[in-house]
Amino acid sequence: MDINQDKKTLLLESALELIRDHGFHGTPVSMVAKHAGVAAGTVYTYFQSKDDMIKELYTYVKSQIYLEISSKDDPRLPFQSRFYALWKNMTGLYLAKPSFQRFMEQFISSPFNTAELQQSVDVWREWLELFFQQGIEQNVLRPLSPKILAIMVLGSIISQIRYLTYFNSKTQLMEEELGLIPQMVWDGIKRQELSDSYP
Amino acid sequence: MDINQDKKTLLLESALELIRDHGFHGTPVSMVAKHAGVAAGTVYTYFQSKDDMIKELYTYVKSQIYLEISSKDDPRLPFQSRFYALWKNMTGLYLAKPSFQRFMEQFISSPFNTAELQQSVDVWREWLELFFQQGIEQNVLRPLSPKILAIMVLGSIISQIRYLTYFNSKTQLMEEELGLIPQMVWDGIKRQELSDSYP
Amino acid sequence: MDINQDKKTLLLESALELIRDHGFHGTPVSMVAKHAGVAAGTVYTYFQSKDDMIKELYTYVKSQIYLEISSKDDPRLPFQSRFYALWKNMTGLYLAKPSFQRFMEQFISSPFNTAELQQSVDVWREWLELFFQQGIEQNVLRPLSPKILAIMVLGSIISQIRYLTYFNSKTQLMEEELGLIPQMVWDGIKRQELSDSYP
Amino acid sequence: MDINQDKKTLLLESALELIRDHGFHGTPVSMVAKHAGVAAGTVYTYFQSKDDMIKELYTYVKSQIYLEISSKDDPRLPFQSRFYALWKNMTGLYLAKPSFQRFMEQFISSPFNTAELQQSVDVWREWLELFFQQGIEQNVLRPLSPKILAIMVLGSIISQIRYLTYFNSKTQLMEEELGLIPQMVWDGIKRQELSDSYP
DNA sequence: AATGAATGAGCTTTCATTCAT
DNA sequence: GATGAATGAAAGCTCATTCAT
Repeated sequence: MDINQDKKTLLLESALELIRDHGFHGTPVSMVAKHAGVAAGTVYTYFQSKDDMIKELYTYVKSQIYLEISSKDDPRLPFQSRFYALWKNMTGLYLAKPSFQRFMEQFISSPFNTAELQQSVDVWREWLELFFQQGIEQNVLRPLSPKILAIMVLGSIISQIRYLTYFNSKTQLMEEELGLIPQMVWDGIKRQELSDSYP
Repeated sequence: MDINQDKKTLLLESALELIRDHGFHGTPVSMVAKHAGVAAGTVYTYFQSKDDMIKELYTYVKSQIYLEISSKDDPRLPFQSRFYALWKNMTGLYLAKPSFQRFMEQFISSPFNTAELQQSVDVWREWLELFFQQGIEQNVLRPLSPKILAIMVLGSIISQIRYLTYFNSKTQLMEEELGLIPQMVWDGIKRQELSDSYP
Repeated sequence: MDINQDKKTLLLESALELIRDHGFHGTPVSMVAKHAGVAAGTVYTYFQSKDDMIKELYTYVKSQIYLEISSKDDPRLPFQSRFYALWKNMTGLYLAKPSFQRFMEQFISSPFNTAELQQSVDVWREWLELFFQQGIEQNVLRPLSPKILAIMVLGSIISQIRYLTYFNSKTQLMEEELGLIPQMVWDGIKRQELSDSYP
Repeated sequence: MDINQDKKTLLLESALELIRDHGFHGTPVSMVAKHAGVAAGTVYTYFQSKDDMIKELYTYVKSQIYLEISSKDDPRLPFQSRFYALWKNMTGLYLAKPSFQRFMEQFISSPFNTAELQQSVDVWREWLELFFQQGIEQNVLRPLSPKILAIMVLGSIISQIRYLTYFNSKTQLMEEELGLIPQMVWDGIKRQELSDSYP
């Protein structure tokens, strides 16, 4: 059972690495098997189909993100500190594991990602909404739906990562500017008088 | 020439619709041809290969977005009004043309999207950076790189659209909340004293 | 009629050049048309089909060879001189027009070349057999079937050409040896006591 | 390993038979597979591509010829006997395996046959050149390049086979004449006073 | 006669999946 | 459980040929 879990994880990690470089459709099952050092047929001992493997990959990556981020959060700290820590940990994780980011982006924009899936229960999303819920309850964040706050913040983190990925080489000078992004986002979501709204 | 352009556009639009529903790899060339009412071989009169068609699709969609958005911008208005108009027009365009959004998301997260492509010249990106440049020059926006501002704002718009796409049915109650998102983003990017930074 | 003939010849020559480099199946009709400066459809004004064009090419090349070689033969000379002249003119022609040789070789070894075709009437072959017939009648050649003599001699010429084509660069030293080949062939076919036959 | 070799050989033999009748381009991979009793995809387990299969076919046929002919040569016999045996064995092999001859002719006159390939190492060609080298060293053959002798002799054998293939039906009377061809060739290559050369 | 866009049959090739060993 | 050769549906693409202009 333990060994089996190890082999399954090995396959998932192999798939992740290959998908990072070649995309879903540039990554045949046989390539995943070879990279993991097993025979092609063996993949079907652990997954019902390639599609099934990709769906499990989604679950796997999300749970890895959840474990990594939630374990580093200290609820006893002031919320603003927790927010900056979340930002730092998320960007750190994605930069350390580009395969996570590449996979998630591809998955989300693929036909695998259905409305049902998005609305299904999900520990990571629940944790994240609870996180923002706490910010609201502590009167630190604007009293909006935590779901919306979560999406806005995660979206901004992805944008920053994407930027670093594509322009990294050219833009070391701007690194300090990039450090301002979480502050901008924080300024957007923190409790405050809303600016002159636009009718 | 005119007819040819029409047929090429017809093929592009057909591809866009089908890719929205089935993804790049769920959309064979034959399906695009059938949907456009031509023979499979005809596609190759207008595109060198399927990959070439997808790259042209990217150019096509970007130029459509550019035309739509830039034509609706009035530089004589105060910048904040222009910002809200941009937001409204972008979300309106993406909601009216879901195929545009689905395609762009898939393209960006696919292996088609290379670093070189991201760094190449692009009217739409240039227009967008000039837009934010003007906000900075008018002392309305924070003095950051317009590139970064553009990415943050576009990323947030995409996040909002994604949210609407997946949760729309359940969440009519939140619509007013969604209307607050551009205000949050505006609060994040407008010139102001930065909040207590986090060391 | 004259202009038409010119265009047909132009197409034939274009086809020949392209087939030399790319082979029958590497030479689409559209490529021939483009090379000749006409539209693809125009080819079908002059030929019923691509296969038909290839068959006409065979006739065309053979008649060109026939015209070239027969016009340079002087029946008043001693036969041995005529033989060496034939050899020289054939090798000269093939080296000057590699497209002729490449085409003929390909045609002969292709499914186009049927037994019927080989046995059909053919001015070039008839001229050639008459040539060797005269050698026999003049008691200079062995009294064999002129058909067989023709095939032996032509086959040897082809062999020599092939050798020059593939080993030319390396083998300038051997050129004088190559000059001995027609003498060897002459020694083989000239009237003489046959060597000790092998039972 | 043994089974795999068997199946590969089965595919090669199937391809050979079909190419004999239909030519390279009249023989789809699917036809080869069907003839061998396997699925189309299976061909790609043994060959990287159709082109690759054709190149392997060339190697295969040449090695078969080499094995057949070299095994039947007895170097202890007088050279003239060995020469006539070579002739007889070659014509016998080609007549017994017309697919060998058809394939080799097509291959040689196709774009597959490059100058590099012709100049590459090749056991069969080396054996053949050594064969003629021995004739020279035994003072039986003219002191020419063995390469040239090999080409001349092989070319003549091919010519004879071609003749038999196309005129066989009509020409039983000539069979005795055909038997004279190797004697003519022998007379051409054997050591002797060259005939009156032609300036 | 000439054009060249359109056609679609037919090809090569890939790859998810199966199953005898 | 593991293997990997075999499968065959399905894809991308080519190109001989047609036909409205």
